[in-house]
Amino acid sequence: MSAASASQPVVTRFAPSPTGYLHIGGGRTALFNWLFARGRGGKFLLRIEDTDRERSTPEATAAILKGLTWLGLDWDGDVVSQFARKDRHAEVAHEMLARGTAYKCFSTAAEIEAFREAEKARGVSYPVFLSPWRDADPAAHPDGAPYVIRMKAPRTGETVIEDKVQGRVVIRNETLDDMIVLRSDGTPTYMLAVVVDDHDMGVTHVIRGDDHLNNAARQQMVYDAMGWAVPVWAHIPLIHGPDGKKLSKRHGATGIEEYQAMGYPAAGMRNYLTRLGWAHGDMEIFTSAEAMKVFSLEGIGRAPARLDFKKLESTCGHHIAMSEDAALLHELEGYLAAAARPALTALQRERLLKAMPVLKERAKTFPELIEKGEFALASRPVEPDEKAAGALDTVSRGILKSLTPRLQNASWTKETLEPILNQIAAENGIGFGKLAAPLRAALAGRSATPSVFDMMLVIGRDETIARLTDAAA
RNA sequence: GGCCCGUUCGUCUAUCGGUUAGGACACCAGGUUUUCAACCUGGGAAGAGGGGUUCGACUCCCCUACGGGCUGCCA
Repeated sequence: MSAASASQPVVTRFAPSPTGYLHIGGGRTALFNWLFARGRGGKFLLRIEDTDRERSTPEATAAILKGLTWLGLDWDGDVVSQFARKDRHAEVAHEMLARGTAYKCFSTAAEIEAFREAEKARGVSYPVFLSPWRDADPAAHPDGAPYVIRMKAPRTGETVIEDKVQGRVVIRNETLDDMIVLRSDGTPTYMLAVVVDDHDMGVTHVIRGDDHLNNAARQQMVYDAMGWAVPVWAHIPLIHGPDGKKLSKRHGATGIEEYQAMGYPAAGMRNYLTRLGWAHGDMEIFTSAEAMKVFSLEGIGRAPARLDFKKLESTCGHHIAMSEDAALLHELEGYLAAAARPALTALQRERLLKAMPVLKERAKTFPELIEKGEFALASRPVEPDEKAAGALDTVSRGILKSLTPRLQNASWTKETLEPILNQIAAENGIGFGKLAAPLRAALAGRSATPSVFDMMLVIGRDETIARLTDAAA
């Protein structure tokens, strides 16, 4: 029965409509499809549902591809345009006509609207339009009049969706009307196009938002009408905003690319999104490769999940710490571009890379990493921010001044530097913390920085002495 | 309105009839400390409500409440 017999390779797809950027919910749907297929040696396909010519734009398609690429979700083969396949859709509609599982309906939109109004006036709240043409003799068809092709859906009985996430869902057929599969202008509707495309593309598992759960019943009728194998259904819950309401603009970021611009690393984003609505025991922090090994449709929850930026940040912090220095620097540069911030100079890149081991342990996002890494980015004279300036009082400046000669000939390692600084602190009758504050201010112009030794090691002796001298002046 | 889906700590979730209902994020207290981050220890925190079924329900069934989705010649 099912298209996905055990031995058959898995084929999943992500099928967004190009009417805007890649939504965070769509990103997660794509991620689940990707994880499922990749974890099983299957294929992950991408199809753009652009049959709505009014609302589809090439810019949106580009934005979606860009979003997926940033998230690190690679697809197999070429991107399929649903619109480009319209002839095949029409062909199937006519085949349904030939098989007697569909019929030409000459009712006009105005007539249908009038019917609905009349029914509502009568108190019928859910008017199911029954076309008078369903069983009409073709001889009675008006000549040359425009018509749509409607599916001849079963009037009685029920359609059962065996959903991997939602379980067994039963829909009474009498609540479903004869949906239109081909519009009067000859273009296919979504309901027909998805089924034909999924079938032709060999999709074995349809993993999508649960806003499609009801649609699945109608689509299954098309599979049945064509005698095609029904794919495995998995309707995943939508993502909600922190307030539990449907995610919308007022919740802030809804587009994937905004997350890149906010400085979240893609690996952390993937981890967080994977755990949003899916779980495998106590597994919290993991790579995508690890997730693929254990990802299953059974692990997906049935309730909508809320976005929690605190947890997103925490997860991202782990991934930044786990990343390799060079890769992290590369991704950070991508963030800089996405956030329209100035690119790094060669010197900044060099120093940042050197500082990365200590920086990545204390940052959850790229902006935070940059803030902590200001000492590596800054050039002389270092401009202290308000807090740092406060640490550079007259007394402190004097101490910094007395420090520079002692640094002149010291070997540049933490082992030698540490006793020197401790000694200076002792000589001035202050704790090391009191000395570290002005040092941080002089070296980084900030009050929150990596260890003073780490900073000195990264920028080197000459730059250290120069910055101390600047600050002491 | 009708149909469909959902409901475990504030949040993400584990549990697949028998647990002191576990973990993570967040929060609070303490510790470590060179600021920040991290880290360590401890703490508070949950089965929407009501009926059943059962020796025993978070788990199975029904009702209610609340939330969401669908109800287009949109996808």
